[in-house]
Amino acid sequence: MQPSSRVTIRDVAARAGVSVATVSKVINERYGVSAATLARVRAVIEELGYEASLVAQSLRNHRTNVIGILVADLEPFSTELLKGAADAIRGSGFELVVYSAGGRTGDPAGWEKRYLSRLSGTLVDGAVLVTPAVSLEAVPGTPVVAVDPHTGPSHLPTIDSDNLRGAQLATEHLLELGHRRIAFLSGRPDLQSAELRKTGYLRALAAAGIAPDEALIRDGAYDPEVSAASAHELLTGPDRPTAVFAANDISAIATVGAARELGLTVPGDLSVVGFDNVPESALCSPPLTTVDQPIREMGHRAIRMLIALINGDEVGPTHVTLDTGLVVRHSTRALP
Amino acid sequence: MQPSSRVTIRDVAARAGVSVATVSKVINERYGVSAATLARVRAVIEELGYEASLVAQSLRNHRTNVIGILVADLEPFSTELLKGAADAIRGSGFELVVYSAGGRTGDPAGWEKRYLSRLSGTLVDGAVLVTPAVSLEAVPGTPVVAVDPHTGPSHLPTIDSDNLRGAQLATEHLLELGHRRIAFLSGRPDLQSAELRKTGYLRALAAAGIAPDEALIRDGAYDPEVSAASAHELLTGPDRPTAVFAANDISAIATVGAARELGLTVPGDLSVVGFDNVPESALCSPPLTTVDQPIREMGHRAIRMLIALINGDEVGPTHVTLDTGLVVRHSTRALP
DNA sequence: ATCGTTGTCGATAACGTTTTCCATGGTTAG
DNA sequence: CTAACCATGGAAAACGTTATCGACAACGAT
Repeated sequence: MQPSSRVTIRDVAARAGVSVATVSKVINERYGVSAATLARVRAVIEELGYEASLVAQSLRNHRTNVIGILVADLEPFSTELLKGAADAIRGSGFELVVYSAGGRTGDPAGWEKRYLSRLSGTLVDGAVLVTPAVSLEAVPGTPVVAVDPHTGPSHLPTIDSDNLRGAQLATEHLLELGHRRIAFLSGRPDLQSAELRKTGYLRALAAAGIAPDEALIRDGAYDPEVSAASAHELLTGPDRPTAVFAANDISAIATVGAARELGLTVPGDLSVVGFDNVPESALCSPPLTTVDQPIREMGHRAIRMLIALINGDEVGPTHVTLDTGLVVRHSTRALP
Repeated sequence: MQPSSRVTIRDVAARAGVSVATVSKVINERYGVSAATLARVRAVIEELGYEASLVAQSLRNHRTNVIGILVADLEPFSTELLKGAADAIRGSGFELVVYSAGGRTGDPAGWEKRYLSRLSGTLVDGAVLVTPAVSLEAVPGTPVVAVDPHTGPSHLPTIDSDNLRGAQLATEHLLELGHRRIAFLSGRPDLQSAELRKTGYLRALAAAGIAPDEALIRDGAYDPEVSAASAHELLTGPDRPTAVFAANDISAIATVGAARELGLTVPGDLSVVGFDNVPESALCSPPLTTVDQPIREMGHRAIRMLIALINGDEVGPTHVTLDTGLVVRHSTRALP
């Protein structure tokens, strides 16, 4: 605690017999210090184990070298994204503070804005917003990049993936396997990406000349319980579907569970395809056929773009959409 | 950027016709300001949307209200722990910066110390160390709590769980099912918790009057590849085991994979039990019988203890060991 | 009237940096 | 021999807070 408080730049200066200005110069490798003093100051820094106060530097430089990542909750998607972000941040000279709202949906979606205004310019230099709800304007002076924002590419720099094509791929896969009664478990209606997945589903159906059946489109809400309930209805209703395309892997896994409870086997009695390709989808039973979204890469890109923005570097396109692709595993099978 | 820089305490003071000192008092609810001025200053703060600079406060108060969590890598265990930590941090007035070393094992285990000394007292007020390697002494003035440290409860405040008993439970379960040739896939030899799991295994065996067979004890290293290789050897060797107890879930899942590749079914031909009860263990196929370790709770406790330490509050016992318990799912079966 | 008291408020010195600008001495060119 | 220059170093002002302490008015009590 109080043994020696903390060694400051002044201590170094005194010990080396120079001014603090000079010490600062050697730390920041500024011009105007002779080789001799440079070496001497360096030695003293080493000797005293001096570390510059990041706080004082931040105050002076108006820059904290901390970036924030805001997620609503630490579910598999944001967890994967976080891994990519953590990876990208390493060695960048920035630190990463993660803020998880804890899945409180009761909050009127304004928490992102509040968090941002409280911390921007004072604790973080910029932030990555994961599936941000409101179309919040950028806090002036604080760069922000959005990952898969609710309302689609707003004016904010955005990273997302090709949800439309992914959903088409998934549906086409099912069609090629001979399925005709293909149900859809939707995502959250407020998320644009979720709507695109639905659109992709409908388009693929239309392209195959199949009229959509409203009875086969149910709510999944990206939530295991809601999805399980919907799947249950779907599978106990009249003329049940032979396949389900769920708007994300969590819903798909819940669907498999519901089917199993009803004594149906996957893929024997029901084919299921998910979306996201979170690690869980490969582990679950049966391993899920799903649409791969390069989540880690998205986290990586988001951080890189944000850093470029912060540094005022040239950033390329301000809205990048990554490719999606189909991953066929063992939850789908051709209709006999 | 430069539209209006940032509204500072001085702006508020000027607008309200008071001194900065007074504004500071109302912000911090200090004594010595009349009801009238209090209201007026509050109104101005609201009007200007003033937010105090956390950086300046930190510099002045020698306190950043940020705590760090250091993990070697974001694998399932630390991810779960992070969820618990994020949960505990919410509403505490602290922010959480996570630092992931990225699994570089090439680093001579000193990264924790370096990170800590660089950031302590300057960016973080304290840190949670997850499975820290070296028995690093606390950086003076920076509280630290360790979760499942390598060398066991050092002088650092520590949170862990009852690894010994958990391993005994798991082994006894296998014994009760009639298994006699029970293999063990060890964890990392440098981790005390891993050694305890081995000890638990050996003790349970001894209690049942079974002499341990060195040929049945292999390296798992908490790594999927190493584990798969060891499992392969184990299962193709002479007189193969009828059950495997793996030191963690990742190894167990890898073992199941290896068995499947050899045409063996789990639990039909081989029973497998894991350790940790990470979410993946419930999803995988078949759902894993495993030892539950309350990982989220551990994260929660670690944060709470750290905050108490930082605040100088009374902290209870400085080393808490949480209970472990057996979770029987579908990867184990009685020997015919 | 005088003297504490109490209740408000403000000047000011920190906190630990970085940067700008000036002073100094030595060196070179004219 | 002087003028101009360069290389090096330091003084001091910021950055936005908070805490200490003194000033000053109003007020009740002597």
